[in-house]
Amino acid sequence: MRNAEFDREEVLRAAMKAFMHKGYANTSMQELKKATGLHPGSIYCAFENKRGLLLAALEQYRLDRATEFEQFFANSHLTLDNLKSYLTNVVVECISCDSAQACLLTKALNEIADQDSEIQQVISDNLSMLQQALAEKFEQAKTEKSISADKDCHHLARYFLMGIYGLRTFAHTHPEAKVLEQLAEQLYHDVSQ
Amino acid sequence: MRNAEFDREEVLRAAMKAFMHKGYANTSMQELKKATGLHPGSIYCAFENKRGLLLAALEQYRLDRATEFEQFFANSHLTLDNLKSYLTNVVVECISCDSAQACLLTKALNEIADQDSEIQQVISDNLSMLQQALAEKFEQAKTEKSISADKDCHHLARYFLMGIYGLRTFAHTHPEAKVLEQLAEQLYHDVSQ
DNA sequence: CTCTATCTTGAATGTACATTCAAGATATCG
DNA sequence: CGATATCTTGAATGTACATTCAAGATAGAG
Repeated sequence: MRNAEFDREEVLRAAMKAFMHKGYANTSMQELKKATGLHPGSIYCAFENKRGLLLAALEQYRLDRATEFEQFFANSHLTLDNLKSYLTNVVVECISCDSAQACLLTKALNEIADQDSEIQQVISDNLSMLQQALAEKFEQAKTEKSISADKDCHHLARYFLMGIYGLRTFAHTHPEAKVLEQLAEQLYHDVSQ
Repeated sequence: MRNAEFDREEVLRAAMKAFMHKGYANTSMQELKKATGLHPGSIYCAFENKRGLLLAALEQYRLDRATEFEQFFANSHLTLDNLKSYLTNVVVECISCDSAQACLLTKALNEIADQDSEIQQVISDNLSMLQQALAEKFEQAKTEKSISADKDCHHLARYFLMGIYGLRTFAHTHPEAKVLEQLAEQLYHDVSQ
């Protein structure tokens, strides 16, 4: 007879941001309360507990990233050029040093990986979907003759993703635009032949 | 008039292992007590506090890794071949899925990066040293004519390191030998021309 | 062998945390 | 407009934690 007053997506994006900034264990419920504007009771009512909030945030992250990803290809450019734009965007995010632009998946993967197999699985599935989406784009680039026919698109996708993981980690120690752009340039080169 | 009874290096290696397994925040003093065999009082006496123990463990990690690194080149093989062996060893570590073989630096970097600038600096310095060491090996490979003279060895070192970061993250979601070996193979190829 | 400086021990401390819950508020329905 | 189901609030709870400290143990000096 009464609907929740908060916007679930907004709350989850706020939680995401908090988790990306300080990690899971280091983000207290008090901080989540401040970030989301929800009182503890409401969080527990809506998401069961802190872990449930993380799981919900991970799912929202997946949805948001999938939408963002597709937008890079919603034009008439060559798919390979769009892949390059996607990579450039990763570099821009890295340069910004804004923790809100970090990758929740790799952050959570590093922190919780070996301790919670359900979360591990959710993250792995998430990343597999991105890898699959990338493979499809490489496949399309192949049909557009941008890359040679004898390439293994799944391998290219894996290598590309590996490079993105590496870039993000590298950026933590050297957030210098020039260096990151050069690395991304080589990655793009190695993936497009 | 009395010396400490414990072996500092052993204690630090035990602490390393614990931190690599569960991260910094999630490793309680009780677990550190069990891992190191030291009672809280001794830990506080020797390292000031938990954070001091992490800093000491990071330094020991650097020393151990530097020694290990040089051993890969303490032979008469071509330097480029030794670089390949080093990379192969990273893959073996990834495949083992043993958290004790993970990289304390990237783990800590991901967890504490934006929250403790001193630790951030220590880790960045650590990784810069590895990058510098790699650059020197590429330089040597150049003098051995294994790679072409027009290559930028510092760039190669950065790219190689980026790939290693990426491999380690990738392995968290796909610890399959074949895939990781293929990725390493391509990385080696891209770095050696 | 004695003395003392230093190390070891582990229970005690206070703090910060995730979680609970009962009282209060309010939207919706009849 | 009244009834009620649902949501919101935030203080209270118990737990787990990092850290402290005083008592006990012991190595080495004289």
